[in-house]
Amino acid sequence: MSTITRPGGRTERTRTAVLGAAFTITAEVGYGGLSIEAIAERSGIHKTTIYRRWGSVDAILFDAIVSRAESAVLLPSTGDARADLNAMARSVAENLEDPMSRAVAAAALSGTGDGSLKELSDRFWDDRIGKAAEIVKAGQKEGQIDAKLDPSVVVVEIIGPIWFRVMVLQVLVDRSFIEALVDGAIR
Amino acid sequence: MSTITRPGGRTERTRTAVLGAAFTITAEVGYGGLSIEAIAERSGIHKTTIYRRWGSVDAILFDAIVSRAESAVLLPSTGDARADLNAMARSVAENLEDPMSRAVAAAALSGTGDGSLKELSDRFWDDRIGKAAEIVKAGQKEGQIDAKLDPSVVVVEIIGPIWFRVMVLQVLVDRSFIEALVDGAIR
DNA sequence: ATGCTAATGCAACTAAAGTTGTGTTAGGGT
DNA sequence: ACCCTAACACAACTTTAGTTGCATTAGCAT
Repeated sequence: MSTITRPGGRTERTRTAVLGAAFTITAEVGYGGLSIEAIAERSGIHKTTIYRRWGSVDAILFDAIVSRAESAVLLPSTGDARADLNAMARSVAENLEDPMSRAVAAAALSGTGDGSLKELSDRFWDDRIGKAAEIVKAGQKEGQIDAKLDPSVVVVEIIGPIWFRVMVLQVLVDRSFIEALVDGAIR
Repeated sequence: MSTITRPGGRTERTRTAVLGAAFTITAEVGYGGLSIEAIAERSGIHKTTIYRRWGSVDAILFDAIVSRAESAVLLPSTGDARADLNAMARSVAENLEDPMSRAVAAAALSGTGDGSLKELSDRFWDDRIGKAAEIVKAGQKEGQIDAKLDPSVVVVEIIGPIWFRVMVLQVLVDRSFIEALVDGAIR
């Protein structure tokens, strides 16, 4: 995956087909229903090819996520920390509705820690929490948020409950819940 | 499972052996590494028996959890809401370190919702959040907590970040983090 | 255009998961 | 003590997942 010697048309087409099929199937039956054979059938790509290029379902998920990494959540910074955090929280909730995000999360939780997936997960959250913490720091600089609070703890106080509600309790989050979270986190 | 016509010695012994093996294997390799064949080998119970009585790994997990349901978290009520919530939060964190809890959570997240597991998960959380909310309500009655706050939201504001840190970020929670959560949740 | 070979397709194989039919063991009632 | 049968063990089977050797296709360089 790291050294693509021939990134021409066909190689890219099979990649697109496989990742697309993985996405579709995940949306339909979830991580538990994902299998390489199913992806092969859906994508029209022979299973041998998939086994040789990726080797496992988790590796496909890894690739799929990395390929969509550029479309990450954009963190606003209007100067109003409370509004920015609310917008950030909403984008987190929306992103969690993405079946692929769910699948990757489930994969990370299911495995013994395949290693690469754990690493991906770590980097993803480091990045996202770090960026969100910048909003908190800006708010502290402006005096909108208590300077004694740990920025990353504030972020987890917002993201954690959203994650918990959507993924564990499996109920949708409404606007008022998010606002309550933000208010509680910044006191 | 519902109508046990002969709950005598042998039946109970195989049940204990199977659930015990399931627990041990889960602790070692996690949910992803669980298979009925492995459980059969470890427990010494023939795989045919397991397939006939349970039918799937998820059903075994279901049974294992139900059989330990009585050893649930005990919710303290000393009258000091803050202290009680802190104790509750710590027990949640400790419980999450239980590999079986992780496995059930992963199973619930992995599947399309096998139905029975989703139901188990729902009942489990309804019960736990409901009991924890009682602590909050008591605190509100005593004037220790703002009466305008939604008790179940307060509970999720405490449990959610703990869950998120342990399960997603996969880092341990320390005492100060828990205290910060409780303080934030009850303002 | 032509040749080289990475990438894919195909079929046959091994391994593991899951199922079914039949005989055996041991609760629990009489 | 005896019998009945639920629960279990065993073996053979079917199905699905994963692997390997070889033929074919199609990027890409010359």
